Amino acid sequence: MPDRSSSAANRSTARRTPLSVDVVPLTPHGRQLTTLLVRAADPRSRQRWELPWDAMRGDETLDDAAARLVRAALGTAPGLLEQIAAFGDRQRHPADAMVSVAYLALVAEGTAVPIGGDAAWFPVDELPPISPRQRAMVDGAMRAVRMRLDQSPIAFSLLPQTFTLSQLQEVYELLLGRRLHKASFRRALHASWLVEPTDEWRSEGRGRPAQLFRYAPRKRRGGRRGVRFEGLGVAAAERS
Amino acid sequence: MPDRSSSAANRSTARRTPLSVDVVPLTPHGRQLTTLLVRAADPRSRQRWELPWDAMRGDETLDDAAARLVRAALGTAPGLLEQIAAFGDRQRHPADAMVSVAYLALVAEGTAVPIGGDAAWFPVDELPPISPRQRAMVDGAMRAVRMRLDQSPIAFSLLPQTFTLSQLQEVYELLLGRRLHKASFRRALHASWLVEPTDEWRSEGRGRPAQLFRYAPRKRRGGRRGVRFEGLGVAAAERS
DNA sequence: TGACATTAGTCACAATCCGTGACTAATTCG
DNA sequence: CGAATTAGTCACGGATTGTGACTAATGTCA
Repeated sequence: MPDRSSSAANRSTARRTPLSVDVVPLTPHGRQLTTLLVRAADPRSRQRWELPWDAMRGDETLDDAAARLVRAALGTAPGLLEQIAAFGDRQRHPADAMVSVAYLALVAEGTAVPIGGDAAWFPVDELPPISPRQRAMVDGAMRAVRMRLDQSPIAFSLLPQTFTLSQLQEVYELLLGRRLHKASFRRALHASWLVEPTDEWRSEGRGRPAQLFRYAPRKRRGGRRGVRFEGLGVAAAERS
Repeated sequence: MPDRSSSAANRSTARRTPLSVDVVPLTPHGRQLTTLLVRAADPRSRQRWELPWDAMRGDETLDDAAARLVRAALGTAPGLLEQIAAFGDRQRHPADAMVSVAYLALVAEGTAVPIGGDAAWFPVDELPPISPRQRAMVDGAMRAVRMRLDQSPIAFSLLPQTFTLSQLQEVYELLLGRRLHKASFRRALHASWLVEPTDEWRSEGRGRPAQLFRYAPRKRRGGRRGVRFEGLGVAAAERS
């Protein structure tokens, strides 16, 4: 979020920021995906929640600004920081910016603890009222996460260095919004050479201890497959 | 491209545009994908090529500005117009814009004919020198096209209303950069309910005439499949 | 006119992939 | 100890898919 010195001052002098950079931090929290909201820096609306945002400074790049915002809000570097899109419609935004560039920041569960009561994690489907443009950013972030799930090692950015396969499966189920079959999941995972076992085991309360794995992608051989048209077209009614 | 009245004037008065909107128009041209470049509007560098771009005007949205640019450059509406990303590093850009928002415009082959010698289609892998940021936009457009190929009906935007299945397959081969097997391609296509046959046939010179199809996605039923890890990880050396 | 080249379109087989239920293994709790 | 709980594996059958060979319809050219 904008720290007190710069952009908040700009706003209070009624200068409209032409361009803002906004971050959507995401982390799993139990069985829900949550995003970080902070109290508005503007003293006139301190009871409102908003995504961390600020104007660009000096000769910063967009990526620089996004990284700075995450550092300021979380105190730590994210597992993955990626641009989502630029939002340039007329929806309201805390900065009244003409254009806002949104970033997605993925953080492992439990790594980042917001300091004090000025920030809190909210489940993405139970957000308090925020500005329409930032609301669209959260939706866009969710869409981006789902679309890139099989192109980018997103799931591993939401987990600690080492994890159990059940944890990994839970993250996939969280992001996809549906249950997966254990045997299929593991068969596909082993075929992909994405993880390697460590020699540690974790006993998580009751039940058999689980082996810990780490993300370690290896070269995979195998011919390219044909075209998949499955993502196109109109999906029929989902069966429960 | 910026028409003479507005942005060129801005630039000649040495005002740095903070934000530009740039378009990457793509169309197949024979066996190659081509992009449209125009002569620089700036009278001091009229021999340079650039992607169509301009600053935002009045209370235009980003999408408005992109649509206006395409209309000005092609004289027609594109089959698909989609934002790629915002470019905000320090690479040089014709406008010296701090941030440039790039759009992808897909046009059916042969639809749009640039008027006069101020615009021309260039194969994307044989571009003349253009500014580094616009060069990155073209690369980004290609990546975006390939990534969204199975999420968005991109291939159909590059074809006329009706087309033969061989034409469709050629577009897929062009975008994927590899050959596909005819029987597999058609089997998958029929299973996806994306196209429907018309009662027209086209005889394209020699060989058996081909039936014409149109894009007409239908509701598809079928349970969701498991997770695919194939897009992740490091691909082994391609075999020729 | 009739072989041949060329492009469209289909078929069927084998190999692989994948959903699924049932199974074994290792631990905690009472 | 036995029930409950979680981890991990196996194997069957059906679905998917790579592939080569086939038929069909046209133009070309001797």
